[in-house]
Amino acid sequence: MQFNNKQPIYMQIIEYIIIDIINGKYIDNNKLPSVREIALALQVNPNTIQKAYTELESLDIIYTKRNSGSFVKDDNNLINKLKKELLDNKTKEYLDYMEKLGINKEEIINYIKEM
Amino acid sequence: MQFNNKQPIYMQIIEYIIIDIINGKYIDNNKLPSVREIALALQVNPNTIQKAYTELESLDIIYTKRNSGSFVKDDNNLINKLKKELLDNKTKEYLDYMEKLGINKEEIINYIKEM
Amino acid sequence: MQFNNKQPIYMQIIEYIIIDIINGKYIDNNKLPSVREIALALQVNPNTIQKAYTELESLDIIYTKRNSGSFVKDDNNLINKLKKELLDNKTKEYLDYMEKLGINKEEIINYIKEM
Amino acid sequence: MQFNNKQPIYMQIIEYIIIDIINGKYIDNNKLPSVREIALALQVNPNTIQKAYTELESLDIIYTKRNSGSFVKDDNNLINKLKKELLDNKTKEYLDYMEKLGINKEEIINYIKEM
DNA sequence: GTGGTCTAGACCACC
DNA sequence: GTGGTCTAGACCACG
Repeated sequence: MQFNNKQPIYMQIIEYIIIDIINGKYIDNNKLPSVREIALALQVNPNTIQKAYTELESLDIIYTKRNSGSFVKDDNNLINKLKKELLDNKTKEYLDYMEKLGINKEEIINYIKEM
Repeated sequence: MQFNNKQPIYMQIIEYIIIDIINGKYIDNNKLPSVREIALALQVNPNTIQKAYTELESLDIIYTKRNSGSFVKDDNNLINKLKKELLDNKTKEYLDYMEKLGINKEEIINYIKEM
Repeated sequence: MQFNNKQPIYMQIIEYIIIDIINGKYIDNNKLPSVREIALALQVNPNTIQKAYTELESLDIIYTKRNSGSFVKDDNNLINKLKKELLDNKTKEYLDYMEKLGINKEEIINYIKEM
Repeated sequence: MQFNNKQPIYMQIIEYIIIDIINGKYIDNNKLPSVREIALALQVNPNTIQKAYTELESLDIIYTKRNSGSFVKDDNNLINKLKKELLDNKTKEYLDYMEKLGINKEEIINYIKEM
């Protein structure tokens, strides 16, 4: 995985994990890789992963069972909720920006179609 | 103006000025406010504004005349160029993200239409 | 039973058992459930229950007869002692905290009455 | 300041700061000591303070101005809100525990009066 | 082996 | 000088 410098690594990892969750990567038993495992895989310090996990826990997306690992919340709608939330936020953000540029919805749609 | 903590203030100011340029705010004589003026208005350290101006200069968007202030470049296509560039970048970024979420172009367009 | 993450599970189990003792749950023949039994009931690793029992033993609250199980100590005053101890500790802790908040005894009493 | 081993240091620092806020210690300009300053004063690693500050920020009690320090939220009722919240929580927790011990409100009030 | 905490020390952008 | 991030490495309780 490549990290950019514009965002802290732990933030990029958070996004990365959320997208994995949405794409059903941990759907088996909901278990996420251990802190150390993922740290090794991504070649970052375990503390950085820890921070990402802690953040994901406070976002109510995963939970941690003491000494047995971290798990995706067992909420059937979680994936849909996350997806909807991201879709909403990112689209809103995008449209707001376009509005500031004085570009209206029709123009945007045409532009997207052409891409 | 509200600044968020996730991006350096000077970057946020650059965006803010570019948008003002696109929206024709400085179209009269192309003159931008002085560093002090804008620093006072935005309640920001003058150094921060200075940095934004310097950056804008190196982006070839404004230029500075000694003892008389800073001006938007007198380039007829500048506004269009800037607009196109932002439109391109933001749209690409947005579509890339949607793709990662597994949302295709059709769905996006429908979603935008409905908003 | 729900466990929180802020305290070791075995500590939570100790409290849980002590409260059961105080409430006379094991008053018949003083016999506690077997380690396996309780482990199954609480969905916890037997080692964890074992640790709780060991701790309770060293607190002189229960004792273990080889090959026949664990029993609450046959001390008439035990329940009262335990109750008194918990009452004292918890109350002291509570009042100390309130003092730090600048809330005096009168205010506390009024507040409790109103609840 | 003395730390106990039953709770992480950063948690104890959080409590400590909240109590200081309630007691009006930072009432002048709302400014908290810098991370390094407090780390030196309490003889702990700056990262530990950082963690406490980050947590307090996500609890919406303080906010951070980039490169100029951390401040108590400028909310007139904050102190009262915090005080009320702690009073409520701690009292509820205390009474719940007493109930589990089979001690009723009257008994508690008498006990508190006598202390 | 697991997560949680802490230290020490470093570097950075920012103001 | 400020907060923010990251690394490296360590120790711990827990299960």
